[in-house]
Amino acid sequence: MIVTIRDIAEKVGVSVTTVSRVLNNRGYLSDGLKKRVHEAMEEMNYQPNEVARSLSRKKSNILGLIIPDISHPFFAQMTKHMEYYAYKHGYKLMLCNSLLDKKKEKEYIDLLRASQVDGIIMGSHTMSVKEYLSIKLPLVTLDRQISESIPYISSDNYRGGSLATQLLLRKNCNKIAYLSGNLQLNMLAKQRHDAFVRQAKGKGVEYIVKQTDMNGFQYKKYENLVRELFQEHPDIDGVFASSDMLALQVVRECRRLGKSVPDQVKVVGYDGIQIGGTEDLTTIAQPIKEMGRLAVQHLLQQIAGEETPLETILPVKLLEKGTT
Amino acid sequence: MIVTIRDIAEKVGVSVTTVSRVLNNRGYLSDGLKKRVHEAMEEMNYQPNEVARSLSRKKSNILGLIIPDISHPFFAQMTKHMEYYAYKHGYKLMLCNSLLDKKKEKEYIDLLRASQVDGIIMGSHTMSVKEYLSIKLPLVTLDRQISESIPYISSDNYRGGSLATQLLLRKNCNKIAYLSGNLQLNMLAKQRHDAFVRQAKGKGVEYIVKQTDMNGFQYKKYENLVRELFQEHPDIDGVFASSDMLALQVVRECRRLGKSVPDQVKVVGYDGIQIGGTEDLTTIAQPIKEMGRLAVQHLLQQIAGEETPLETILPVKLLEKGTT
DNA sequence: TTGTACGCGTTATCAA
DNA sequence: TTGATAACGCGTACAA
Repeated sequence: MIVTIRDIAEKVGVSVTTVSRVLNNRGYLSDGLKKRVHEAMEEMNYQPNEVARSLSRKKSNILGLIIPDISHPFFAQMTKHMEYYAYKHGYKLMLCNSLLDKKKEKEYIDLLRASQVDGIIMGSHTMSVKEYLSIKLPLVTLDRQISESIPYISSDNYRGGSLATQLLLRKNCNKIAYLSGNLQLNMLAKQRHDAFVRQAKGKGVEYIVKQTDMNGFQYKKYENLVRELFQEHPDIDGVFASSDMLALQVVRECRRLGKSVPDQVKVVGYDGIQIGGTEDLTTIAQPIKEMGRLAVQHLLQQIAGEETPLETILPVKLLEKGTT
Repeated sequence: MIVTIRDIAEKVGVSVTTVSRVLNNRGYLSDGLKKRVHEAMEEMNYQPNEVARSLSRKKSNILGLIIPDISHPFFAQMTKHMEYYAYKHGYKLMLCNSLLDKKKEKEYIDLLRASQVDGIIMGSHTMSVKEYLSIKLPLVTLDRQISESIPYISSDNYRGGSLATQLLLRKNCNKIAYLSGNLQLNMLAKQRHDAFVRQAKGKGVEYIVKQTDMNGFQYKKYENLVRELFQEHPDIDGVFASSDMLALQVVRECRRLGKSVPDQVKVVGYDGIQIGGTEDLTTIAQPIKEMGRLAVQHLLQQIAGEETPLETILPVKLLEKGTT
């Protein structure tokens, strides 16, 4: 039933070593032999067993990817690119949604280790620094600086926050708000907030900061958050939302309230996700593709025992569209 | 460095068999022994090697998931639910984006087989029926009926098409259009088209059918498609789009052209994805969560050697919102 | 250039 | 109740 290297060896009349050599293209082999072995494989429909290989080589060619939620467009888009680069380099991706549940995240880490993955990309960060340090596996984190020893990939959050806020100020907004979703999603995102406050204070303009609680992201909560904002501060004329998803809710609420965007209220989002409805949204675009690519690349470098930069901070870009 | 079952055995002073038994909770074991073994595992920080287990048991507890593109919200959301149910039942998910590339899809199937996955969920269908039949692995397909032997999960496309079209007609549209993205994405989706045509013909109303080519989905193409539609038929007053992403483009184009929705043009989408911008979209909602759940369930049943229904067609629901 | 024999970490089949 | 020992399928020293 199952064709193994041994069956091929018998059929061709050589040893398993030779077959293995052909398979891995190692050592000296006569061309005739190579051909005969390949033919036999073809004929018997042989497929190498990666599990056996992994066990023997102590290398699985699998990467673990832990993110909060694949259904969030930001992660979905980055995951797409990570899968692309992983595949290109002969690696498979094991998808793990933590749902920002500490227990699940921990279980997945153990599971990934037990599965002998060669490395992990951590996009979810609910645990303590100490716990991450104890993972002892090649690791790359997204948007969180855990320690001096774990490389991370992020984009320039502070600059993003500045650009967004400056734009609102330049457009003569008088009362601006910073709206933030879950902070655990992206620990470095706090810098966007800091930049916002600093810019607002610098200009002496009135500003408000508002954020949801920590428990995952449900769009319903976004809706409520936005609704509250305008109830409490009907005179707001500029909003900087820390994600495009949130910004879309702002635009929607304005439409509902009959406030015209951008005339009465200007809206800037964050992320630069490409998805229905964001085409006309002014936003701070993160280089999602490049972040995904580098996350994989730096992980593979670690796996190969090479040096990788500890800190990778990519530039963001202001995309001015119709909401400002 | 690496702690194995053998180390534990030595430490406790029993055989590896016994340790394995404790690990799998099989056979008769004195409580004292169980405890001692567990303590030793704890102490030495032992973690079972799933790769070795897979090899020995001939079971990996990994499911392969092949979809066109995780960055498409429909697949991202369904994947979220599939991961949830897989995890719940002790299975991991290997994520594969085919990008609707026939070669990549085929390579991934081989790769998954080589990786000894226990089963595959196929949401991408670029190959021939014969090729799918030759996979010889537990299989479930999404939205494509491949043969009498491969179970599939879908929702009631024909009814969805009817509901959408009937709604447009009921709202007194006089010239309606059916807009469809890539058909390879969803082979059964043709039924939506059939239903549309039938309803339109039945009412004797003027109708147009328009679709993009087969090469993946780029939102830019959606945009062009929609633009063309309104250029060629400026008098259209009702659009049934075969996906929400497409429908959002229609709404956007209407806004751009100064046509009010729903007054001048009514728009119905398809899928029921939950994402910024779709909250106000009238759509035919597929039971995405349930589809994901059943895909996993039926796959696990096959893996367990149980019978599963060949055909699973779930009901759709018309959600009337602001665009009609 | 090719083969023998052992190891990878675990489970399963016997036997004790 | 417990223990030897042979698989699982492949890679690789070492030998020839």
